[in-house]
Amino acid sequence: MTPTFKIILKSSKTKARAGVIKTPHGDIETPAFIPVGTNGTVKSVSPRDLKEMGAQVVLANTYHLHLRPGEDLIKEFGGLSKFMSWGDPTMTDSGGFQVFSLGVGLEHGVGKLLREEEGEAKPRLNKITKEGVTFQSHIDGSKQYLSPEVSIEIQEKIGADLIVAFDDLESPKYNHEETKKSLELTEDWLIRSIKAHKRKDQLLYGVTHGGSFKDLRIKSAKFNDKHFNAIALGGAHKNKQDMAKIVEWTIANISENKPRHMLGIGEVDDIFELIERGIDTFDCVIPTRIGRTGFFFASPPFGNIKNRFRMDIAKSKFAKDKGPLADDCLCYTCQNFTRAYLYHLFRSRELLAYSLISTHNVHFLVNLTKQIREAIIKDKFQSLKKKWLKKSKFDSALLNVS
RNA sequence: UCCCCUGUAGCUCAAUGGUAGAGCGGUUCGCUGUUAACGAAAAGGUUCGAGGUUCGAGUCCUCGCGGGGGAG
Repeated sequence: MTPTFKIILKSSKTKARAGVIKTPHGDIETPAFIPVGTNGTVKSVSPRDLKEMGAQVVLANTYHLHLRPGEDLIKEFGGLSKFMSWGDPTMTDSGGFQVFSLGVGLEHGVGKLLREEEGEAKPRLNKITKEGVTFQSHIDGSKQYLSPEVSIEIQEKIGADLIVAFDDLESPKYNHEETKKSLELTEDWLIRSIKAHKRKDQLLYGVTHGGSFKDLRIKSAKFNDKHFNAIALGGAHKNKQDMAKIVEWTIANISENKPRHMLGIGEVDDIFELIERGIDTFDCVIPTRIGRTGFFFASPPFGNIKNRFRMDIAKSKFAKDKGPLADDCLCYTCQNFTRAYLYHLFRSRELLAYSLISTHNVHFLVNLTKQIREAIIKDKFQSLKKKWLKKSKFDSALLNVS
C-alpha cells in the first residue's frame, strides 16, 4: 500500500490539526512525537518500552545504518522494522543532516540552531560537490559516498515507511547568497531523489530550506509543494522566534492535505508553538540525549518555560528525594523508581540510569503530543498550551523529602 | 630500641633546587533530522610542623609528628 495522510479534525482558532498517517506497518495518529533511533535503536530504550509508552514510529538514520551494519543486511532480515524487532512504522532520515553535522557544522563549530557560544571549529569530515558528498567515515575513517540516488537506494533497502529526500543543510551563519546557493543544490538533489525513488509503499518527504530568509523559505516551500506529497521542514535557523516565523512562511505556501514533519525539533515549547502553526510530526534526539546527560523532563508547575521543562537528576538536592521524576507521570520509570535511586544510579554511572531516564523522557514527549492531539479533537488546544507555557511561580522542583 | 621508605587539592598521584600540576570526585553551565553513557567552565593548596643551608626549598640538612615496612 501507498502511505496516506488524512486530517481528522482541525483546530478552530489555530492551524493545529489532528490526523492519521496510514502506512504498511500501521497507523500514526498525529500530532506525534517520533523518537530518534539513529542506529536502529532508540538509545537505551527497548522496543517493548516504546510500545508500552505509546510511541508509534521510530526514526533511524541512513548514513549510520549504511556504515553499519549495511542496508543489504537489513534488507536480508526483512527490513528495519523487523530487524529491530519493532514491527510498527519506521522512518529514515536521508543522511542529509550528516552532510551538515560532519561538514560545515564541524567547520563552523555550530548546530543548525545558532547558540550563544559557538563550539570549537574542527576540520570537516566530508566534501560536497554538485554530484554528491564524499564522507570520511566517523567510525573507521574509510571513504564513503552519498548522493540523492545512493541515499534513496539505501533507504529503499532499509525499507522504512516514511523516508526523506537527500538535502544539503545550510549553516545558520550563511548569508543570503550562501544560503541561496545551498538551497539550489538541495532543490537539484530533491528532484534527483524523486527520480531515484521506486518503492510506492514508502512515503517520500521533501525537505524545505532557506535558512532564516523569508524569500528563500517561501521559494523552497512552493518548490516542495509542487513536487512532494509529504513535506519535512528542515534547514537552519537562528533562534526559536526565527523558527516559528519560518514555519509560518512555509505552512502558508504548502497544501493543507500533506503531512508536515518538523525535522529535529522537539523541546516542549517548540512542540506547542509549531503544532499551533500546523506541524504534524516531530523527531528529536532531545529526550534520549539529555536523558543520558542526566536531565529529565518535568511537567507544570515544576517544569516551566524558565527551566525549559528539564531538571538535572545529578543535583545533590535529589539524593534523598522519595518522589518519582514527575508526580503525574505514568511511565515505567515514574511508576517504579524514586529520584533518590535514579540519582544514585546516575552518579554511579550505572547503565540502568540512562535507560530509565531516557524511557521517562521519551514517554514524556510521546505523551505530550498525544495529549495535544486529544485537546485538538476537543478543540481545547489553546487552553492546554496556556496551561503549559504560562510563567510559573515555581522555578525549581518541589522536593519529596520526608 | 634501631634501620629503611613515606607525607603535595576531597581521593590517587606528578613536579633537574627556578611561576605547584594532572586524573578522578565535588560545583556550575550546556546539549533540538546523535561523530554524543557527552562536552565546557570555574573552584579547590600555609606542599605535615618547627628550624636551617641557598639569590631561590615541595625538592637539600636537623629535630619533631603521622603512616608503611624491616630488624631485634
